[in-house]
Amino acid sequence: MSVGAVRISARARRPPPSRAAEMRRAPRSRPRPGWYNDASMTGAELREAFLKYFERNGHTRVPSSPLVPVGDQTLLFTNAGMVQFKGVFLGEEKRDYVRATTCQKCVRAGGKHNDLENVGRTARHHTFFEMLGNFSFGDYFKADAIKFAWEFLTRDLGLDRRRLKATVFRDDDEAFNLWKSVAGLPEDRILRLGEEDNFWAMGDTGPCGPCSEVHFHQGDDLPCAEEAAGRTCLGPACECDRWLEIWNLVFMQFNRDASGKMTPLPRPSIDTGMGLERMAAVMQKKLSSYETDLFAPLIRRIAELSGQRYGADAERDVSMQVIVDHMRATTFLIADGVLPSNEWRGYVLRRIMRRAMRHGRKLGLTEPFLWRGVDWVADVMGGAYPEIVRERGGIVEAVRQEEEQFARTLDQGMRRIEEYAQAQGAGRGRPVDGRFLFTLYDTFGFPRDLAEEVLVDQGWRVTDDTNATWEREMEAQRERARAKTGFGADEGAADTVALYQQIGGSLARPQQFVGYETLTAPATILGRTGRGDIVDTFYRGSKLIVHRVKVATGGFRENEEVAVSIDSPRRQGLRQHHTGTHLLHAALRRILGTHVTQAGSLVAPDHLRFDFSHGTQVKDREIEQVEELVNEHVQANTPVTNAEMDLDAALAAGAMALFGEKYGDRVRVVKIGDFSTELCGGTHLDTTGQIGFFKVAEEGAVASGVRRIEAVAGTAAVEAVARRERVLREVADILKVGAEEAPQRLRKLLDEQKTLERQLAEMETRLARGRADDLVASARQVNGIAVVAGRIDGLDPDGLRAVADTLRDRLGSGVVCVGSVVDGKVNLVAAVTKDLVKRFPAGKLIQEVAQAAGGRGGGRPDLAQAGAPDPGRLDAALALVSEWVARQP
RNA sequence: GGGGGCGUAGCUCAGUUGGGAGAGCGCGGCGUUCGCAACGCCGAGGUCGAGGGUUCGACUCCCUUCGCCUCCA
Repeated sequence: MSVGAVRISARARRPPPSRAAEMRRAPRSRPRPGWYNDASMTGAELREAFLKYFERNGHTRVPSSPLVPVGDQTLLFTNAGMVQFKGVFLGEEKRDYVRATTCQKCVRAGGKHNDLENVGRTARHHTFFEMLGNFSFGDYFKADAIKFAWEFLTRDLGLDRRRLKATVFRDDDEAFNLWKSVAGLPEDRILRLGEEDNFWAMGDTGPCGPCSEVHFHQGDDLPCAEEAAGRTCLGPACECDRWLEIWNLVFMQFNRDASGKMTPLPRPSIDTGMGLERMAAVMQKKLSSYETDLFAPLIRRIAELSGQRYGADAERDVSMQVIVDHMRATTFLIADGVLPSNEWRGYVLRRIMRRAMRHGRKLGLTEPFLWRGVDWVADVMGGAYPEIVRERGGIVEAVRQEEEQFARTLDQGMRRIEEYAQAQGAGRGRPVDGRFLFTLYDTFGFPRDLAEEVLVDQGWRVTDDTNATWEREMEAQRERARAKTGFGADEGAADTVALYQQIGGSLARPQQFVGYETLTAPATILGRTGRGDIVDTFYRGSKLIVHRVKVATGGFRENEEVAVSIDSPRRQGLRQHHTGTHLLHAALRRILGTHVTQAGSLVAPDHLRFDFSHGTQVKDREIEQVEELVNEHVQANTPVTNAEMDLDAALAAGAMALFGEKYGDRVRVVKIGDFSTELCGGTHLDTTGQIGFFKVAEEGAVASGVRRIEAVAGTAAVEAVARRERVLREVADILKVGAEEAPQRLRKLLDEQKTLERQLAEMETRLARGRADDLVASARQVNGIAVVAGRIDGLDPDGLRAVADTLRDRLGSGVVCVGSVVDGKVNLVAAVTKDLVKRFPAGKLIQEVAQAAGGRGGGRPDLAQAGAPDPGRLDAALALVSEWVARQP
């Protein structure tokens, strides 16, 4: 089940527009009188008006959840207001309110509906946007949802009701009639649409239901593709800009099972969404959200920076729009802990950033510029989202790094293009090889459009063949990735979760959590998971707490009371490493910076593993500082306290919300003095002193931008250090010095070894010269060719080569072959002077000689070497040299 | 998670049928010059990322591993 298919906007699910439609520029605004009665409203005012309205109507204002839904691996980013309530809608999670209203930060990019290429080209597609929503969890239903929507639009915002139309699902007479009675809309202003547009589902199975949209009339003077094609405009159902969808009300009414059968939900719910940017445009009489106060200040500054004028050129306008949209997404994503990388969320962010940089170049911005946008965005949005102001410095740094990296990538790519053009010869009108373009993109990350631009400038052509090859390669790449991912999901884990849900679902009433300290569990339900050998595991994916037990004696049945005891040594280890994890997390943020956020965590009885976002390798010195800081807090023996409180209060107190949305309204806050405050449901020590000792064991990379630290606490830490001590002592023993002097001693030994090796090589050369003298004297003339064949035992191949070299020089013209026996093996080297290499190639000679000694060899015509296993046959083999020379023509 | 690529001197990088580890810049010395820029000559500087395997012989081929770049999901 995936929330990735969540649809608030019907438009978003339609196939992407054609190439021609993409190129269509956003319509420019001119004064549009008579849209509504009241004066304009800023984005911030609109946001507040919406939340206030629903608060007045009994809704609880819930803060936006982070853009990264940590509890949900199936979803790339939070892409709708309902994401943080998914568990509530599914009945897995309870909150102490039944009506909620939010302004949710959302990102839509990558994933199923990939409209990234559209962003910036249309008036209202954004990668980052804010979604206003009101929610009912089994409380009010269609009638009130419609009443609220209508009242807010026409009374609070003062929209002219004659400009509004509603759409409902084909069969939804109930909604149709409500729009008539509650809103007083005449029948001809209520459209019935099909499943494609007005039916919503979370996935193939699960909650689903019809929805209803409100559309706003922007004016029939706007262009319409249908009308241009001689047909009539479809109104709200049309793709054109005349009617703008401003609100989508989802009526969660049914539960669909695997067979497709829909049964009514006992307590139907409401989920609505209104795009803030879109609505702000309406309120400010603009046709494009880029002209609202949410974007205009950004546009103005990018125009200023690039020396361009917004509105002067359609393509440049697109570039500016792309840049400011992506600046917002970049700023918010990094603030929520996403860093540009080569996988998952980080990769989507990287693509967004690089697309912005690419468009920057089109505006003539060749120096890094994107980082400046962080401050611009903070100026506009910082009031509503303090995190982007708080993290400002770190965000700027991350953006700069990525910009510099991309500059390097572009430089390298440019060199490759130069080489390609050089190798292919200047290409007047020649087609570009699609494979080259693809390799450039796939392996070296060079954008295709930029590559084409450069090549076309040099006279190349991009043909259908180029495109076809590109598509073929790209499809093959996709296929490879898909094929392997099929089984990638952790099916075992999914089964376990399903089992737990089944158990949880059969609970008649919520069980009381009595704390970690009790020895008899109040369990009335026990499930068998196949392996019952793991004790005491806390399942944190929902409110459900699971005790896994090992059956010591007898057996058990449902509804039976059992005595359960805690495995205390294991429990103690878990506590030490869990509290240690909190200290480590806090220390890392203190030493490395607040950009450090948890990306994964494992607490085991004997060690802990902590993954976190951080751009570069953690230096040894930094590790030491982190260890020191953690151990300082261990020695301080600070009490570890926990308290249940409201989420708001916890966040206000500065608690780190890692999976806040899973904890609902009441959360458990674990506090270690003033040092660490985290939302956490796990088991902890009473005081930090019980950790005893904390030691980092390992630091490494998980992915670019994500580091991993493995550490140990308590007894495990002492053992780890002892093991390391043993190694050090052994090294010191071998070196026959104290441990302190070991490194110095070792360095000295290695230095000495180096000089000795050098001296040895020198000696060998000198020795070789001496032997060479003797051997020169033994030279024989074979058919007028000077031939030297000799033996110098104890020389390695390098020494032999030196001898052969010297001999060749001495002879001036001739053939040399020398051999030696060392370590019971034979080495042979043959050398031939340049004037004779044609007739007497050294490679040929050495092959024959080596063969005679039972070995093999080869080399170049002027120098060759060989080895052989049989020293007894060396002399006979050397005798072959003269013979071989005599045999050559 | 999968595919492609990279790792060689302080820096930027060459290095194919497997057979003497190189260039440019930088650094040191000497020379030309009143001096500087420039030029000439000489020189130092390398666990070829690490570990294992194949081979007479591995920077080169194979496997493992670490780090980085990149595309796809």
